[in-house]
Amino acid sequence: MSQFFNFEEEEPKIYQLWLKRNVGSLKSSSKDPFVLTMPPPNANGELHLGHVFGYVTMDILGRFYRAKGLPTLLLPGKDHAGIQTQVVYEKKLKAEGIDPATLAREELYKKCSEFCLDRAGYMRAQEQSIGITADWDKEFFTLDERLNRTVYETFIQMWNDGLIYKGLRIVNWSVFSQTAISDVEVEYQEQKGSLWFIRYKGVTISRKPIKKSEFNLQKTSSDAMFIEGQKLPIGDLLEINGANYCVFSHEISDPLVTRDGTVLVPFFGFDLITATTRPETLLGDTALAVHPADPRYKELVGKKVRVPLLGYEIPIIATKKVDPLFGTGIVKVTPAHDFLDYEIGEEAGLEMRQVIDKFGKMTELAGPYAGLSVNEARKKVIENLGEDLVNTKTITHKVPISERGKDVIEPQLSEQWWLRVDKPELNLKERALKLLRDGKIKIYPENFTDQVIKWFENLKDWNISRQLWWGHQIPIWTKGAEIKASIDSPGADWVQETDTFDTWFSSGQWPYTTVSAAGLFDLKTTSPYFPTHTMVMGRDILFFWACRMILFAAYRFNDVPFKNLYFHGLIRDEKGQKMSKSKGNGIEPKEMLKKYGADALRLGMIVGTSPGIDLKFSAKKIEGYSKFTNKLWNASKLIELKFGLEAVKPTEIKLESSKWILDKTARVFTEVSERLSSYAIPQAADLAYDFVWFTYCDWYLEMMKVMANEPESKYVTAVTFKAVLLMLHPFIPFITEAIYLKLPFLKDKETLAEESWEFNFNSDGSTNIERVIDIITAIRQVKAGIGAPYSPMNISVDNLSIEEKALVEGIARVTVLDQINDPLKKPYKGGEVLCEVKNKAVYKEFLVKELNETILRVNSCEAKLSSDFSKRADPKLVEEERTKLSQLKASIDLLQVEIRGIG
RNA sequence: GGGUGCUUAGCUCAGUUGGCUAGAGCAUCAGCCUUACAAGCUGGGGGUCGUAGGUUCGAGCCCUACAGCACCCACCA
Repeated sequence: MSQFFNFEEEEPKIYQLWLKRNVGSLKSSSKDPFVLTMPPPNANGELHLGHVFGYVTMDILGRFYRAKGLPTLLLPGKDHAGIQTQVVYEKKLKAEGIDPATLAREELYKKCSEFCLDRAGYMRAQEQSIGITADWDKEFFTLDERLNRTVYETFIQMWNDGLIYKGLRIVNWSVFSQTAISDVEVEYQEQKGSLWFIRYKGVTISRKPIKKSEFNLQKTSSDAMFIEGQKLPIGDLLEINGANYCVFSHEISDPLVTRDGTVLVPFFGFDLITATTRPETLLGDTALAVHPADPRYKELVGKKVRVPLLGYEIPIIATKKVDPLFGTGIVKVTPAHDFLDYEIGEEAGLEMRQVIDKFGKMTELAGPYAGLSVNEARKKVIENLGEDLVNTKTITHKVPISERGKDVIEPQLSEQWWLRVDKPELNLKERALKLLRDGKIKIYPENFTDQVIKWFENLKDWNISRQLWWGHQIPIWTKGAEIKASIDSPGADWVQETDTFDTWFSSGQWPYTTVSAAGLFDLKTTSPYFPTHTMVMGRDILFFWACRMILFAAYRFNDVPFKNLYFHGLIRDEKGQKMSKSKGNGIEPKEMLKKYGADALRLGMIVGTSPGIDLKFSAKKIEGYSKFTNKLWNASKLIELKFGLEAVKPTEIKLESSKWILDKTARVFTEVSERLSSYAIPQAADLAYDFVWFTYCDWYLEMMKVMANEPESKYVTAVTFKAVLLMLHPFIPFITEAIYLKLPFLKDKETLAEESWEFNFNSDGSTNIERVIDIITAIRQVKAGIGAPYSPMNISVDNLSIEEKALVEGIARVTVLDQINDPLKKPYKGGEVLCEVKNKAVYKEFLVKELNETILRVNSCEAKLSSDFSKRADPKLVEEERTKLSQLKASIDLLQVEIRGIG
């Protein structure tokens, strides 16, 4: 047999066997099923490590529950990923020399479908290569005909419930993608930019400042200043050290100002000056706004000013939405191109002056600037402002960027379809919140629950329409002024809305569209398959997806879509940075597979992670775990070598080593089960790893070598090793399966994947093996200390049974005699080992060191016992501490005698 | 501005309800190819558990404050 497991050759064969055995297929049973709808990856690329991270977690759960006898369904799928796929696909077409604009919508759609289908197949193969036991017969695509009906049905139901409306509202507009995108798809990028201070002429503030140069000003965190202890009338203008200030009231500066005293805010002059980072939007201004209590501008509310360059008049209005401490405390209001301004505009009934069109060009309303791009207009406006541009400040600010296209977002008025989330009679927000607050979903890690709740509390109406062709065309039909929601065309003259759904409108329904399309849930009566058992996803799509799924299930069933929600972290490189193609720090799963195999990859992704916490990942880590799979492979070789034949179950377990390993294995097996049940997946893997290597291989298999001729030992090795394979199988399915298949005496089923999760052994747990281990370790220390780890040595220890004697002799490579001459005494916990050492002097310094350490421990032990510890702690602990102390003292006596003896 | 997470060995991280000498992998030092495994084995070195307080017989763990890092949400006119 080969020294190494040939994963490259064997893994695909094993996966084919699982497929043949229908391991991943849902089996019927009376037990409650384990259903997990897998997050569909975007069918426009290939699997990356983030996917692997999630899928491995899901497959571990799936294999575990399947082995426990639950009908298990890991339901796979692929996402059409609306805007992202459209961007990718159009880029691909352009690269092939085809202009997407020349193709008809149907044609594009068809070609794009084929493209996705092709990618989906490729990605499916990748999922299989990492061992995912999904039920492939139930794989769906988010644009799948079998799901679409349910998606449309939901929309139509919402329409009938009055939750859908069309409205001209401000949206995040992506010029590059020519579509609106949702809030969550907007990213902010830090950029250097300018803050321009612009004067609006028309009215002038008539008050005169009082000169006060003797004040000593203290700056606060905001733009406010303090004069401590001074009482000055609010609204007074002061000139201090050459700059103008206005005395501010406390009420409106709260909570920005934290100290008592007179607060001053800078006063920027006697004309109205406002600051902006987007000066071109002044062409669309329809008001200036100030805070109603701002003493600087209170008297001006209701008056009018002229917009620079265009010269039309706009009113000065008051709204609490203005922060008086930012900039000059005056906001230019452009309702058509800014979210806050839109709100102010709606509140005050202002005109919406659209000066930027959907191509990012200035409209006719921009007068002489019409036709220019936003950037050109900005430049020209600045040039033309002349002395009305009173100041320019360089600042770093955050610019909204499209998450998919990476282009700058221009807020824009646009006709869109909206889902109302707070209709009083059917309040989706409240429904979802109630389910969450009632704890209907257990979220891992727990503290994410608050984040989800907060998101729902702040939820606003959702723009569900996109101006794309790749997606579900909204099932709204119009004929003149008539409008209807219907899946199929209501008749010849009806025209369908061209917008498509936001991709999350369909993927948000994933759990029930798929489970119902798989024939497990009729969407009306209750089903054990819905709500699903568990959902696993990366924390980055919490708001995108998890919340949307909760919203939809709340709407359709007033229930949750899943009972458990597990978030895994994101994969980062060794330095903690996001992996990306542009940075070149990404790790390709397929490279790792080729180099280390699926098992090492799986284990490396799981151990040392925590729910919701990002994972710094490196190829080195996988390499480390590939050593473990190799270790296991070699353990199987040893067992195979020592056995060959089937072991017979003995009537009674007699050997101490057998009882010991049976007991240990049973405990660990139970603990691994408990950890998996409570989603402590990394901890389960860690425990299994630790046990297998450091207990099973390092100790038990060494004992087994000594006991190999005992029939009982063969049996015990067989059952415990099978338990080892079982508990490792969810994490490293391939190699455990390969071992199972080659060791006939383990087999009860065709494959390990079909075995049941079971291992029991009842015992009182008492054995002397721990003592044997201590003795062997003590001997090894002596041997290492004298620099002769492999030379034979005579030793003597009290009270060794025949078995124990054999174990000590076999493993420590010594001869145990009843009596030896002039021994070196080495203490171990609870006793001493007599070793026949000719040249003890070499060993002396080791003994001295040990003595010193032991003295320190005795001191701390005594200190502990003489404190209140002995009175207040658990008596059992105190007793243990006393035992420890007496053992340590015995060791000290021994060591001192020995050291003196050596001289 | 609001929130969350992290800070433990040179590096990457475990450490489940407070309780044996705080662990692992990688790296490092010494020795060993001992017939399952050198991708290994044996033995060792290396840590004031971010800082400062507090609760407790006892704190890496609980509480308070602070610092640094990372991320999320909102705002940035």
